[in-house]
Amino acid sequence: MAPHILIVEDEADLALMLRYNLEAEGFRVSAAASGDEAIETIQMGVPDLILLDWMLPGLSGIELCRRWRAREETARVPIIMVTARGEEEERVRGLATGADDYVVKPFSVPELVARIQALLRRVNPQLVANVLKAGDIEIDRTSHRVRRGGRDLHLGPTEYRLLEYLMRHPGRVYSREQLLDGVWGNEVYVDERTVDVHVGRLRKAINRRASETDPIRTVRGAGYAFDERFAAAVG
Amino acid sequence: MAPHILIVEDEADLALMLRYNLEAEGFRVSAAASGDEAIETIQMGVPDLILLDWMLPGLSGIELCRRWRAREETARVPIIMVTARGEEEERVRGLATGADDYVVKPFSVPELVARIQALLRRVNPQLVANVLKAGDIEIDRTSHRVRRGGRDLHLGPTEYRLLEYLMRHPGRVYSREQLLDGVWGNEVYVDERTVDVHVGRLRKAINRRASETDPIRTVRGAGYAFDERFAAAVG
DNA sequence: CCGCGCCTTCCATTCAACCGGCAGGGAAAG
DNA sequence: CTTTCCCTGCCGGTTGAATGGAAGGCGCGG
Repeated sequence: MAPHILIVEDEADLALMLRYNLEAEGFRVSAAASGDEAIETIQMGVPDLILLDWMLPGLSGIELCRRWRAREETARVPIIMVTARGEEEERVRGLATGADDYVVKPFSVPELVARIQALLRRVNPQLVANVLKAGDIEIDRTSHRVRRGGRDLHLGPTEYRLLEYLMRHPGRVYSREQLLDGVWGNEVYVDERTVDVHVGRLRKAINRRASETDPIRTVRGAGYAFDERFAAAVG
Repeated sequence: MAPHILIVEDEADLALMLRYNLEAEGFRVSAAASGDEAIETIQMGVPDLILLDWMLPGLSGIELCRRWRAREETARVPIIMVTARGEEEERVRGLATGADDYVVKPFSVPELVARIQALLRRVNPQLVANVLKAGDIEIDRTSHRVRRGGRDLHLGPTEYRLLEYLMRHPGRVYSREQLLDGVWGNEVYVDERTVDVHVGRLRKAINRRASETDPIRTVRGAGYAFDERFAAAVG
């Protein structure tokens, strides 16, 4: 399951922008426009991380932070505070109160994402693991190694990236165009059929043994997906 | 079927940029360069959302907005107005006239997309939902899977799109012509009877078991609809 | 009862995905 | 510097599924 992020932000524009970008990064996102709303939202389910605006109407960010830290359920949820430039002193008080990190508006989205990943990794490495796993297939992203049933598989660079890309969102169907954008890069000019060829090669490399099921699903007229039921089927 | 957006914009460059970006986001896009053209376009099919430039040659955005709001068919279509900086007073009048949201040029595409998603969700959550559900029938759009009572159904691409299209607006009756436009695409030229055949195939694929009720309602002389009472009847 | 409109079945055609092979390019090895 | 190997992208052909059309039968509504 994708990590769940709660955004506490009263500026609707900013909140919307954040939601959109974080969802594009694969996070699940909830949003609250005030402290009271945030508390209410958290009662419905504790998120994996909280993005907290410091300047809130009503309950302040500091107060929220303190309350969450005091409760058993939420004490370990990482909090990133969002401050406007010039609230530097707030930052000190914030870190003292228990926030784990901070960003200053305006911030870049990639930077924010990087901080989020880092915090999530610190608290729960599983959430942003460097090892993708599904059934008996395992990708180690740091060493660029792929194994199936213990055996090492030999993949070309493109096949590797393709597999990684597909495994990032098991079940999700990608069109050839999306795959070209995501795996090859948006500036390259390559024929869409080439995707077929590489999927074919990837399959040949992965399903070397007769007993092994093909984890890649072809969706006629739509594209390809890594079968989300593969893990359960092979398990 | 993907939500349909109408762009009313006289600056050709901007219109093209919008079309390109929105299509990349998976929307279907029509464009009109003037108010008259927009009215004409809408007669061919009501979009799910309208992006309306405020400064138009001929009929003004305000006037268009007013007319659409007055007509039954278009009264509920969300409208986002596009204003240039410095037309702030226009914005007030626009919201008063019935626009649902506005963006100020220059705007970021992700921001615009986020607003579009939000509006579509407000009007009809089905439009941007990941899973369409009615009774025991379920379509997962990201994984392109269709299930009934837990079992997977095998649909061809056309039947899939047809079912999705019908389920978007349960109860609404579509003529064969509308279905050809919406499911096949407006540029294709196919016999109307062919729709019958595909509805037949869809039915066969969906109602495989004897106990299963047919959710597709034939309206003699008018077309087809996904029965809005189906969900309640099946439970 | 009549006639129009819908449903079904069948068939030819088209189309999308897969396969094997090939040539260019680049990196690594000699 | 040359040779070799591997990766890559593309092409043509094959196969099986999906599609579009036609025809006949049936049922509904008048």
